[in-house]
Amino acid sequence: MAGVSRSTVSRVINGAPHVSAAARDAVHRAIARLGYSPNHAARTLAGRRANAIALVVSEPGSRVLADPFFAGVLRGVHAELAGQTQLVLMMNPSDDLVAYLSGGHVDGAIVVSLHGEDPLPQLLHDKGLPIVVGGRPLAGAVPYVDSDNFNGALEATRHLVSLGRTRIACVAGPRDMAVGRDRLSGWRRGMHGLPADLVEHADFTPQDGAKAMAALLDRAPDLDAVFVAADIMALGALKILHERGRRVPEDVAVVGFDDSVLAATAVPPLTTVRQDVERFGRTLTWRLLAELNGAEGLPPSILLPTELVHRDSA
Amino acid sequence: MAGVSRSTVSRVINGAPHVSAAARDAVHRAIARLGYSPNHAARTLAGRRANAIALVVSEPGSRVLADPFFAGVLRGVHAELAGQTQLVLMMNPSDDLVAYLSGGHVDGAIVVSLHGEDPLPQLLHDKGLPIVVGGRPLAGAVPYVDSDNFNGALEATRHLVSLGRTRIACVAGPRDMAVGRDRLSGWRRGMHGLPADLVEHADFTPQDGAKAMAALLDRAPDLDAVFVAADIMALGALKILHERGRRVPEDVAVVGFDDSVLAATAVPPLTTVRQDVERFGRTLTWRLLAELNGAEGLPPSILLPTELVHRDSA
DNA sequence: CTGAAAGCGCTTACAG
DNA sequence: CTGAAAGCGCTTACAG
Repeated sequence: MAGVSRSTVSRVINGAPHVSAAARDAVHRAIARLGYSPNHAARTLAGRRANAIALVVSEPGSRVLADPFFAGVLRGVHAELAGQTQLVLMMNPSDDLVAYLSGGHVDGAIVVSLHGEDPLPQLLHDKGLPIVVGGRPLAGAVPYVDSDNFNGALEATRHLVSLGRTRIACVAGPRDMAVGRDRLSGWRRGMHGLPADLVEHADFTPQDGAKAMAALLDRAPDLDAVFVAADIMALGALKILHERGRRVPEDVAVVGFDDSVLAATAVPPLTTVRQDVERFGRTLTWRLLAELNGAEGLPPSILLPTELVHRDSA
Repeated sequence: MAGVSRSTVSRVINGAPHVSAAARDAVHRAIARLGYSPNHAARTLAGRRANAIALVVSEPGSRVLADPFFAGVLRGVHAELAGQTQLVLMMNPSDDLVAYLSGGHVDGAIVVSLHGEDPLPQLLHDKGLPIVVGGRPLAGAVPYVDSDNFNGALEATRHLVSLGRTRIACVAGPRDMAVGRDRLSGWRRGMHGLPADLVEHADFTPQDGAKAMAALLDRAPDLDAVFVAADIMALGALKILHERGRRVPEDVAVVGFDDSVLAATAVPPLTTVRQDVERFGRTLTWRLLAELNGAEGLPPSILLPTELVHRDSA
């Protein structure tokens, strides 16, 4: 229909050089009139790229999916992809996964929600598959993107100290994730001088946050502040504080983390640490695509800034 | 390596009949020794199936993604797929979308979060692409799966009536979605006899829920109960009730909808209507795959039961 | 029961 | 700047 060969159409579609403006226009017109869109399987088979990247959610129960954090990241990933590349979702890390991923079905992978010293990212990396991990992995030397959890937690804790609080507790995240460890480290650093003994670990759920808060109150009825390493856990903590008759912030000041959609409507509205989760997803994807496009000198890791948001709870 | 032709290998891999046991064994042995796995793109190109389905999120801002509902559905979809079929995520409904989807790149599509009288599902259906819509579409005659929103809301409202409440308000969902309309209809039905004038529409966010609750209290300071058509809005409503000195449930009884992870940790814990979102996703996928596999006499629509969960707020 | 051959719809050297 | 031709790795009639 454009009056040119298949080769020329291919060049136009792939933005290759050495195509006359006339040919280019004719092809574009024909594409528009035909509503043509290239066959994905054929491109993949003929070319050497799969034109797809995998988003691997490395969590047995896929619990992350219920997390607004993941939703925001997904939105960012998709936005950055801009329709150029397919996004294939993989949620059940299995034995076949490594074979599948390194079998040329995808050009690269974003791996999120890694627990413990999961060997998966290093394994994929060793097989030559470009990957980027969302959240600092505890094992392996692979590229990653993460929020600056340490400094966010540090700032949150310093804020509590600046309020004159002295018995400051911490509801920390899981021990087997960097996000848990780094926010805890930030709290410890912010406590300099004050006794940093009031720590309870919890999973990122309201239920676990409640349990941890209850344990802390049992251990130290005189605590006057708490840094909770995730808003979703802070909801549970607020509930326990309310049940036990502690006024927030008068008796106990509370700072969360994430600035999730829940923070502003908590009772009282939650002072928290904002991280831009959509930007997280965009950065993850940008880093991977840059590598796929052969960019040189890319940073091995990227830390995204966080920011304290002042509301009523502290 | 197996000493047979490509054709025979293909037959063995695809479980076709008319292959001798000897040939079959030889092929299996060779596959194991070589660690062979078929090339997805080649299969797709040669066969007539794409071995992939699309999950289309038809929402301009992709706000749904932040919703635990969507997360649960996604989990269900993935579970039901069981690794057999690729899941391709599409989030920016554009002009190209119809061309892409009906261009043979996917075997079928699941469409969720439809607003208003979106012509998309009917368009795809007319082009011959098997599709299933998540949540009753307001326009078009296409297969869908939905929660039984009407009966869930009905039961919630009857519960409030059975408590002796007489001034029962409703924070309804968006007017342009069936989920908003059906829950409102259920409330109206449950109010039989009582004046059903206290309605405010809101988007599924805590902020909007708060705004609607405030408006209702302004209109009817004497209201003694409220059915809020989503837990995420109920959080905002609870906040306003608390700010205005209304005790829950003593002064105002509250029932939500969804039984999201937030309901149990709300203050007070929220009585709500449970819908099994993972099952929602599984059913959606089952229905689509059944059609792809040529099942006959499939139900055009499937309604999933809901259930009232009693907690403290009503 | 089995194999030779065509073909799925592209990309990519290669030759002009 | 452009086109003819080979080939990506499978499936599927077709013929034996």
